[in-house]
Amino acid sequence: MTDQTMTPVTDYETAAERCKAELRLWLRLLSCTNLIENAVRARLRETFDVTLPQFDLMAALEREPDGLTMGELSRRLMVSSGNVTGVTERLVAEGLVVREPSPSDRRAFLVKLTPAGRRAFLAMAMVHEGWIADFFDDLPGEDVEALMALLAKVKRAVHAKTRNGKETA
Amino acid sequence: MTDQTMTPVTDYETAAERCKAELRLWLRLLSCTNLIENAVRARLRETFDVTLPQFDLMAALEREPDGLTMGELSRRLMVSSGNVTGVTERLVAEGLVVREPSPSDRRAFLVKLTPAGRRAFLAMAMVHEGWIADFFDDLPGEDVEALMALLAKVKRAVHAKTRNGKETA
DNA sequence: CCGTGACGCTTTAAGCATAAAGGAACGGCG
DNA sequence: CGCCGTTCCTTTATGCTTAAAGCGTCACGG
Repeated sequence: MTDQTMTPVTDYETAAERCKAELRLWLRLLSCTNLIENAVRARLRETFDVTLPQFDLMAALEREPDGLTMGELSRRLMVSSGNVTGVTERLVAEGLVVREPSPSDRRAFLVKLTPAGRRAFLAMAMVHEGWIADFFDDLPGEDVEALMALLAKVKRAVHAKTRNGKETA
Repeated sequence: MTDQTMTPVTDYETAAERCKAELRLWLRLLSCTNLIENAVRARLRETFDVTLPQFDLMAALEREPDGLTMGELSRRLMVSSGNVTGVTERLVAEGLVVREPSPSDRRAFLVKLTPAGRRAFLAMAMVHEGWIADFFDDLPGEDVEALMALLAKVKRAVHAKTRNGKETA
């Protein structure tokens, strides 16, 4: 980075400091997320007797009236495909989603919200949105924007790193 | 809050917009965290054959040579106490931690790293720190600082909200 | 046609996570 | 001392999560 020398590490102290700062940033990011996630999980259970993964799956479906395949759900929710199988199973048992064979691919299934599922989700989503808004309400609007922008950078950087980590494509 | 009028909501449109913006912020925060967390989890497994919760528990112990009680671990890791029982059990089986009765409270246990556990953790922590640093390396130092400050605000706000949500203390 | 490899999904085993119930010990109060 | 509420921890039942193995299907190249 410095154009004076090619020495790989010229300033141990600041490099080490930056390393620690990045670690602290990660821990803080994690603790913020866990704090909110745990609160949301508890409230969803208390208020609607639904789990967070089930809510997330329904949220993914709500924007896709044509349904989503198990694999697509797995990618969007960032969980394994074996996981989607189980969560979907329970939602089918509750009558909130249906799983019908894909017309174009006999391997795949299309998962869709049932009318009851959609109705239930919309009611939950409205309250859920209020919870989230409440959490961030003390934050000035400019901070919200700043966080959005910074997190977009983080997301892009991490995406690049994890892609490179596995395959150089 | 406004001293002019007591009207609860005066500007529906901007309020709704802000609500949506806050929801998007939460989803982005969640996806950033999941992205990093999943990558770290996979690398810990591949490289050291250890799970993330086990790593986290050891990390909490490393800074406390005198050991921590199960309850204190539960609070610091933000997981249920029943959970700590299981994770600790597995670490004891691996010989990485010990669980000895507390001298001052016969109900409590003190969990400590064994020398082997401490050695193993320090080796992992060094590599782990490198991973995290790598994820954030493309981010300018000022962005790291900005994120730290903003997330501190978020953490404090959410803490206040969740405390108030359960008990007005 | 028929392989062959990739993809979509499920199943399994193991571990993580919670809530709720219960046992054991603590601390106070009468 | 005996009681009572609290705290610390474990246990149970249920559900989430992953990695890995396996089955069926697809698409392509012989």
